[in-house]
Amino acid sequence: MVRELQARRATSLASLAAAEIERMIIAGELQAGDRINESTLAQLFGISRGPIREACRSLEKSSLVRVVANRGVFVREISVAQAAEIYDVRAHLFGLAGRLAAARVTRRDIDELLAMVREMESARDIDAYYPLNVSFHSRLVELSGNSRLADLYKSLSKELHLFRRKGLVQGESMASSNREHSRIIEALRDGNSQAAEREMAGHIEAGKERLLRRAGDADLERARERIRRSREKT
Amino acid sequence: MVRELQARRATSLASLAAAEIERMIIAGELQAGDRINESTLAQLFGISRGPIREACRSLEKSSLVRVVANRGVFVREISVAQAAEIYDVRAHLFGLAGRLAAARVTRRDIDELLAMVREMESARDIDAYYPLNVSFHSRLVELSGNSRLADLYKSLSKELHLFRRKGLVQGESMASSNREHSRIIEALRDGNSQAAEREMAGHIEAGKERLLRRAGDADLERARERIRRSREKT
DNA sequence: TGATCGTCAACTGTCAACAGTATACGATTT
DNA sequence: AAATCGTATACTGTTGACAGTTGACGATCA
Repeated sequence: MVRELQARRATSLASLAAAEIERMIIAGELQAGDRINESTLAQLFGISRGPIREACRSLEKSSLVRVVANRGVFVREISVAQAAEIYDVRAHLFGLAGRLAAARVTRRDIDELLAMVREMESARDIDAYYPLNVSFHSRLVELSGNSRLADLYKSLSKELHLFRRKGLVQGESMASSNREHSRIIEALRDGNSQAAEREMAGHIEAGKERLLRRAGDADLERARERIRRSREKT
Repeated sequence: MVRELQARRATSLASLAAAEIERMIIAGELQAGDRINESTLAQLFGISRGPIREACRSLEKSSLVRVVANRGVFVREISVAQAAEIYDVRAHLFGLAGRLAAARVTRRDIDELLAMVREMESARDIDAYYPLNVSFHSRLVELSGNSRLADLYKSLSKELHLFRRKGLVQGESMASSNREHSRIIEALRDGNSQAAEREMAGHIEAGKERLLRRAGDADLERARERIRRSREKT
């Protein structure tokens, strides 16, 4: 009893399950295209299927999984074209956040952002860099003062995490990214809405370009592979 | 049996329930702040609570309801400030749609849009006008070619429907709205991305301004009412 | 009379069993 | 041997029952 009071669930089983499934997807334990078996997961978590179902439907709304009637839920597969669409929307929203934030930021906010960038600059590998980068972006959109905007931006970003596992998103050159971050902070500090909007939208668009370049390279690589194999046949 | 095959559910009970609950909210049969009783609704629809729960969780993701743990789900109450936030995001997204659409529209698309505007111009009352207007906006965002963008825009618009019932959104002057529509089509026809973005974002921002003016008037009215009453007391 | 505490009813959260459906596999036919 | 059909199976969709929580009401006490 005391145990239960202490270990009291702050949240429902459904939300815990949703969080865990989301983690499994982001971490790659569940791969794109995989089917999620309700009963199996229920057994694994030691709960019944109800909360698992609820969790999956919730993840569907954030586009992490696809639900097919009478067939089950599948970890979403996301094409380069779809990712590009998301990038466009995300870039535009990030731009709006910049425009709004430029008119609102305080000296204290700027100092905080600068500290975050310094920390990022000292990050040696991508694994240390990435979470810092996510926090930095979150902070930026929150500074817009528009919570709906911030939520949407974060949701789109999370969706793109699905792509990280393809190795297409990660490894973006940290140096150029950091330069862009500094320019963003400058624009915000100056209260220059136009510049902030341009810099922030451009920052995400640069990410999109990196993705497309890599995807193109990957296509090229696959094409080369096909040619190589067809030659081996003859 | 034959009956069942004929009346075969194209969709799950949950999605049917979600659609019906959404309709009830938009129609005002469920008012903002109302609690949605799962058992009552289940009985009303003649199904069990499971699908109702699923439906409510789904509506939560589109922000039509708020779920409070162990208390139930409530039809969302939306403040003027929140509505203004949504308008800002929506306006910006509509602008992006315009920019993208300007580079893609065909002659046929333009003709279709023109026909829609003509139909709107001939609409006499707001009840005939409103659904046409919704379709027109949908068509516009779809012409962007970015399905994610279109979905987000529609979702935000639906959220603002919650506000219609307050009488703050409806009754926007149809004439000026139609003038703006025509300017949008012109920009698209000319393939002028900049103008299309500006006109389309501006169109929604005008809607926001109308809302704020009305909300201000309503505030003023309430203030006057308070003064009147306090005078009666003395 | 007012405040506090315990009880209660109504509801949500969870579960396990049942019903229905889509796929896979093997039997049957040509 | 190939194609088709039927059957089996493993899953999802749905249900009704149970457990746990919350807010309200009334009893108790200062």
